[in-house]
Formats: sequence, C-alpha cells, structure tokens
Amino acid sequence: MVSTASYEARAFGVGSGMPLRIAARKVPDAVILPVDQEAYLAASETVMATLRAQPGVTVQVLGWDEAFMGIETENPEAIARQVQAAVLERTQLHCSVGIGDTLVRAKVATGFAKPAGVFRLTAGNWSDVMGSRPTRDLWGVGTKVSGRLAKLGINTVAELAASDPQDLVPEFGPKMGPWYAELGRGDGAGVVDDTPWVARGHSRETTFQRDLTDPAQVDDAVRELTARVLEDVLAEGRPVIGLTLKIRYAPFVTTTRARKIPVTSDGNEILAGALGLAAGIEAGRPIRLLGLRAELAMPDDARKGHTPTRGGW
DNA sequence: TCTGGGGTCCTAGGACCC
DNA sequence: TCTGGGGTCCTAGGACCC
Repeated sequence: MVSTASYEARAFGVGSGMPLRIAARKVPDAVILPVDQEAYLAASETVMATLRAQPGVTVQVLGWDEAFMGIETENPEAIARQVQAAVLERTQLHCSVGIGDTLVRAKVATGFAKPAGVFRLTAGNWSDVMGSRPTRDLWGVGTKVSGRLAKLGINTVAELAASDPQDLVPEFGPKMGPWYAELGRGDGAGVVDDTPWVARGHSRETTFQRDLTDPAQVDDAVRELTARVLEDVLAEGRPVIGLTLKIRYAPFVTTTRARKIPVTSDGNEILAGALGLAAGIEAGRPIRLLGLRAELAMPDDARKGHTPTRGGW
C-alpha cells in the first residue's frame, strides 16, 4: 500500500492507504520506493533535535514527522519561519507550521499550512475558518464518529461547538461526549507536555499473502511474532504484564478476536502463553492476520488518560 | 481498489466484594 | 431465597492517529 505520496503524485489522485497497483495505474512513470524505517528515524531524530535547539521551546513529539513546540511569543510567524529555515538547513526537508493557542488549534492549523507554509488558528478565527466544515475535519473525529454525530443532527464544526456537552454523553459516554464538544470549539490543553514518552506496550502483526489453514503454519507464525515482540520488549527492559493475540479470520470484514492473559516477562513463559492463545483458534477457519501484543508494566508516575492525543510517541 | 503496521485510549458489561 | 447499592478490576471490542 501507499504509505505516503509526494505532492506531485497527489495531483494525480494518489494518496496514503491506496493499493500500489492503483497508484501505479494513475501515475505509470511514478518512482515507487520501499519503506525505509531507519532512514526516516534518523531524519526524524535530526529534525527533533533541531526543534529542541530552538531557544525557549518545549517539544512534544507526536510521530516521525510531527511535533508540538510550546513557546510564548509576540511573533509566532517569525519563530515558525526560523524553525523552517533551521530544519531545511540541517536536513534538506521542508516542513509546515501550524500556530495555535491550543494544541488542537495548532494541529488543525498545520493542515492549512501545507505545503511548507505557516498558518495561524486561534480563538479569534477558529469559527470563521472551521465553523462550516464537516466534523470529520477535526483531529480525533473519524468516519464513525462523524456519522454518529450526524445522527444527532450535528454535521458541522459550528454545530458541534454549539452543542451542550451533556447532550453528547448518552451517545459517546462521560468522557468522550464532552471532549467532542470541546473539540468543536477548538478548546483544550494549551500547554505542550515534554514528559518523556513511556510505551504502554509493543506489538507485531502480519497479514499473510495466503491465508493460514494448517495449525503447523499458525504455530510457526506465532513463534516468529513472539520472537519479534520479545526483541522490542527486551530492548525496553520493563516487565510484561499481559499478552494479547489478535486473530483476523479470512473474509476480511469479519471481526478481530483478541484474548488477553496475564504473564510474566520470562521469554519461555511468553512463548508458552502465545501458543496457548493460539490453541484457542477455531479449527479449520482460514486466518488472514495474526498479531501479538505485549503490555508493559507502567511506572507509578506515568501519566495516563489525560490527553486527547492518541497514538503518542 | 478493498486494505499495512505500530500505537493509544475509551466504553460496556461481567465478576466479585462488602 | 431474593434483593439494594456502591465500588473495583478485568476483558473484549471499537475508534482514532501517524
């Protein structure tokens, strides 16, 4: 699949998540490169180091190519241009900068800054810029939630912003309901948190080119996944407290099944646990995907559940 | 066209306890 | 024998993000 595409390719309708075959049909002379994680990670580290080197900033990394920078200034655009120049000089990479008075506004602003630009979104222009847009354009609202909001008569960001947070509780629960209303207003945390990231777990998964039917194949696959997960876990050096085997049966749309068991960090016990979970697989049903996740013990002081930013780093 | 891989957090419901 | 009410913990599944 296409992980990402250049702006030139996007002009032809190519984008993330598209099967390669389709992309190649749309742009027959496109240059298609394999994923090179090591190169991206190295570039990412240089970029993040460049951000951290800026005077007076707090940096919160969101992914390989994205970070919040916290700073108080009278002229954020000047800082933005300065950062872009510094990143370009050190890495030959262009970046876009969204400026905001909350994390959500800054994040959403980045979309308007692309490519390689700067855009400011604050309480002052939020409703002008975002109000008439579909809720799907918000960071944290996907197709499912925008559909459920539509059922409640909420289609635009302005309508979401005007909604009573309590009215959303029956549909989305005590936490997510009020949070969506806040999201509609662009409100929320305004402070960048540079607390070092603590991983909650590590996982590996494989989609098989040919569905697995033979128990011996499943056994092999589980052993291989376990070894790969263990690599990350050992590098982490923290205790494993749970193990989940994800099973996706062949017609792709059928449900994913997961089973969790408590386990200790001993490699043999983890393998035994994974194999035990695999023993629960329905006999004879072709398997399309297997995934194994090890949940790690959290240090007592680790924060949990206070940020709307899922998929942290 | 129909699907990659690695993550996080929330919710509902059941089990169990007092 | 059946029932109140409150709390915690755990699991399975859902949704979203990069």
